[in-house]
Amino acid sequence: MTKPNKSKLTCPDGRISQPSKSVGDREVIDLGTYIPGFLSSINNALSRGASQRYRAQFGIGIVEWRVMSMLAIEPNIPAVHISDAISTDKGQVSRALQKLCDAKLAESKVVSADVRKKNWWLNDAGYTMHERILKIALERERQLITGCTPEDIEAFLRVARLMGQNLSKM
Amino acid sequence: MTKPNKSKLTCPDGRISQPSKSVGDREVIDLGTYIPGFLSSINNALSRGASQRYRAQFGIGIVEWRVMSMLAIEPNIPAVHISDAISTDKGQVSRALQKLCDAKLAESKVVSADVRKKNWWLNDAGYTMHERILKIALERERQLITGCTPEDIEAFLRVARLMGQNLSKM
DNA sequence: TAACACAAGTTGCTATAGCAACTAAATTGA
DNA sequence: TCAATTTAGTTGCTATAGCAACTTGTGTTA
Repeated sequence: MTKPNKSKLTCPDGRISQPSKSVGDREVIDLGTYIPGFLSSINNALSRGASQRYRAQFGIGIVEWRVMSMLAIEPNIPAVHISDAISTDKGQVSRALQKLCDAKLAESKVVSADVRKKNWWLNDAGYTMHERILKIALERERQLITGCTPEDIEAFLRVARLMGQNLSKM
Repeated sequence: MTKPNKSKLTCPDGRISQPSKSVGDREVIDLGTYIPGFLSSINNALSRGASQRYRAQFGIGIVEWRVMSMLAIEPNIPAVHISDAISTDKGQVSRALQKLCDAKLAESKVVSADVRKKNWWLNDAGYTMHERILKIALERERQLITGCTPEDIEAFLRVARLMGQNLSKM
């Protein structure tokens, strides 16, 4: 550590595992405790595996899956709500909805005099695929957390929720 | 929940917060407890913010920063070690090293009769930039976990490490 | 009513992530 | 010895992520 007089339990920011260490007299990242590094490698490995599997088995990518999962959570919603709910760019949502529509998995209808405003939902084929991918997605999540205690998972979720709030202020 | 007879404390996989819920008689993702969704949105927001900031302030992207941080952790290493250590594709590392070299931040030298084998390190300009970005990176990490208890952070790290191991088996 | 701001959605462009094919050099082994 | 395999690194291509400009329609207001 660069900062002096820092005991494991009384470091100024309250953390126990510090995200940096020393190499010679230089402060450097400690890859074993630096959270952004973990988040990146875990998320990338997870997304990559899911995307490959869904694409090979169902012909849609992970973006389309996320949009599809939101259409199942809240049927008959406009694109902008999907974008907000799954934290995805509205451009990506627009392209994904078009693909789902082309693949005859989702449908939409103009819901007001304003022809831009359309609500979207899954048709029967869409729900069938949703059910199949959901099984895989939940099984993958179960494998991901295998070996963790329920208490640690709860703590993980608390931290994740707080991170989401903190990020919206950064 | 679709599966019946599942109490909050005795669900078969040991989890307390379940990653799915019901809409009508269909099982759907519960965005409030589904971990891959959290990982994706948190990591994307974090990486995006870091990348924009480093690019605007220092002229390098997040890939070059990750490579640079590894060169500070372990100076005088070949590209393949960087790729392994930071879980990044060797192609990306190759391109990032070329950029750092072009920007006069890193240097390399052939270390054996095999001219392919080169070791890389940061020069003075590289270390100066590393020090400046590291300050920002650590401050961003501190902001990210503001409000979390040290115990929850430790639990988060335990879960993250286990996830890394589990992913290597998926 | 004309000018302006706003909102939904589309499209183009760049950055990040990563697979696969490739070059070139070293190693293995029949 | 020389073909096959392995290793380090480069390059091309696609998928994901997201910003920004744009279109189109709505609402607001000077």
